[in-house]
Amino acid sequence: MNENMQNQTNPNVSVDCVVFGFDGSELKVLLLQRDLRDNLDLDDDTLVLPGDLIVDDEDLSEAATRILKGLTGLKNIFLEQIGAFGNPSRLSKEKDRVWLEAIRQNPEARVITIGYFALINIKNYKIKPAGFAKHVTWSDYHHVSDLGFDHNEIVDAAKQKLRDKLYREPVGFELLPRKFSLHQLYTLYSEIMDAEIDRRNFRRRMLKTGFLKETDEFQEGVPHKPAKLYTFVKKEFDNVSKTNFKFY
Amino acid sequence: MNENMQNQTNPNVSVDCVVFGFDGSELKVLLLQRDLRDNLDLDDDTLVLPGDLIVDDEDLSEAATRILKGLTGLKNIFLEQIGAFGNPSRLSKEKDRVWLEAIRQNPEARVITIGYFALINIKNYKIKPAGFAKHVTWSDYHHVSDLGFDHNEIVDAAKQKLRDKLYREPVGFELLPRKFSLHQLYTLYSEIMDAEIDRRNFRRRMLKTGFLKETDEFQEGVPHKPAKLYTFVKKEFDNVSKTNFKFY
DNA sequence: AAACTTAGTGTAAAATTTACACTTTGAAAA
DNA sequence: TTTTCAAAGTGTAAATTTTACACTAAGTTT
Repeated sequence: MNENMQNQTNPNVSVDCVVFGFDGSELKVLLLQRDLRDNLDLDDDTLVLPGDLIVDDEDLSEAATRILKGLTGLKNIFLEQIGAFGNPSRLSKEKDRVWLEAIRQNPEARVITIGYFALINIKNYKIKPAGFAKHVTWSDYHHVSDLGFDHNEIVDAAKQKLRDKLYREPVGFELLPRKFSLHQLYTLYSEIMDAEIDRRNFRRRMLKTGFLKETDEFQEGVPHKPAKLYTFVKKEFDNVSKTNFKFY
Repeated sequence: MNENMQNQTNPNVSVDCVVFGFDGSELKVLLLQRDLRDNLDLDDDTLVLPGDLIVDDEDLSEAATRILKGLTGLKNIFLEQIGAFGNPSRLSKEKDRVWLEAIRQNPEARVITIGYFALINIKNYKIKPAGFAKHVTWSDYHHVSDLGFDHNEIVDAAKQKLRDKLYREPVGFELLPRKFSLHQLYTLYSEIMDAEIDRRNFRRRMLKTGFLKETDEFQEGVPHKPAKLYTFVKKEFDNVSKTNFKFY
């Protein structure tokens, strides 16, 4: 250690993950209720994003992976950075301060957090709350409640990022089951974009991309005409102008 | 202070700025040569991005503004976050370690840096090296040399961000003088996009956006037919579908 | 006077985007 | 068993956007 180090002023750096999940018809955001094993008397029902401090010598994306797995059991999922959030007033809520003190972080030192977002198909994964996660809940994409810290800001940035990404890359498939109907894809896109999309034009456009491959199966157990199922076929965009390509 | 604080493991957090400048015909990146007033014997000609540690209780964007001003004198300029960079092996170069030790940071603690990018018209600003900036130089956009730390990675991310941004927003004007010719705009876009753009189509497209207003002036002192000068007129996109709008 | 550099201009073909409505299928409800 | 309901599936024409493309004009330099 260098005796001149000035670490006493170094900030706490954490990672927070916005996990978007799709259950086949609705888009959700994964939230957890923080729990303090040593402080059972601390009554705090604030919902927050899964997140924690980073530890030495791990890459930021590794930290995100580790923390998400530690709190929810999720692993091997699509993760991408949103950006850094460092509003010094992010601890404006009393409960947030209390919580940080309770878990023995220095509540005086600022916290800078790196936001990540993840995409999963809810039915493919089993959530197992662990660590300080008391409960884990899927919250409606369009109506995320008041979260602790500055997590609402992070969720908003994640939504924007997701929309931007969806617009340029076939990333929506991360959220779908391996076999999915065009209706599910349509619902997903509509929800993410929060816009009305012409159903026929959407269908044509998607089929034209070449990312969809017909299966010979049909959706089962639905109260209406069964829909043809498709799978996503990864292929390169090589032949397409990258700057002009619009995936949706 | 909380006695349980675990700050000894907290990382150093810095901000690094990628300043893109345009001089009317060429696009550049601002680099500086680090200088150690107390260590004149330390011979280090490595070029780096302007950047420094953040201090308590400043917003990340404030930190970027402060640091950029402190090293280059630049102020009141367009700044936007790129993201966080936290590769633990970013101190793989010996000179980088030496330098960090010399300025009394703990070289054992990792450094996480938040990248920002800025856009300026070179001729509108006077650069005044200060702080540990020995020299400040404008380097060619297409040929940025080997930089210290992980700064090449940050520059690459900044370029990508700039391209993405240019594609969606009329941000190119930050780089131009108040009055500029369509040729300058064209040159700028070509350089940023690193692509050949059809000159006539470009001209039409730009004029159609409504962001350009004719002046009655013409470019002076040029060895050819003088070009009409335009100014940038900010206006809302209200009437335009935001998701579909392509600025370029 | 010739050569050079950039300014400025229009059109036609191709591709993409948009708007739009009815029939089919199967399950659920009456 | 009939009706109702929800979603599946399907095509075209008009409008818009994108693309490809070449010559003349103006002013400076050689």
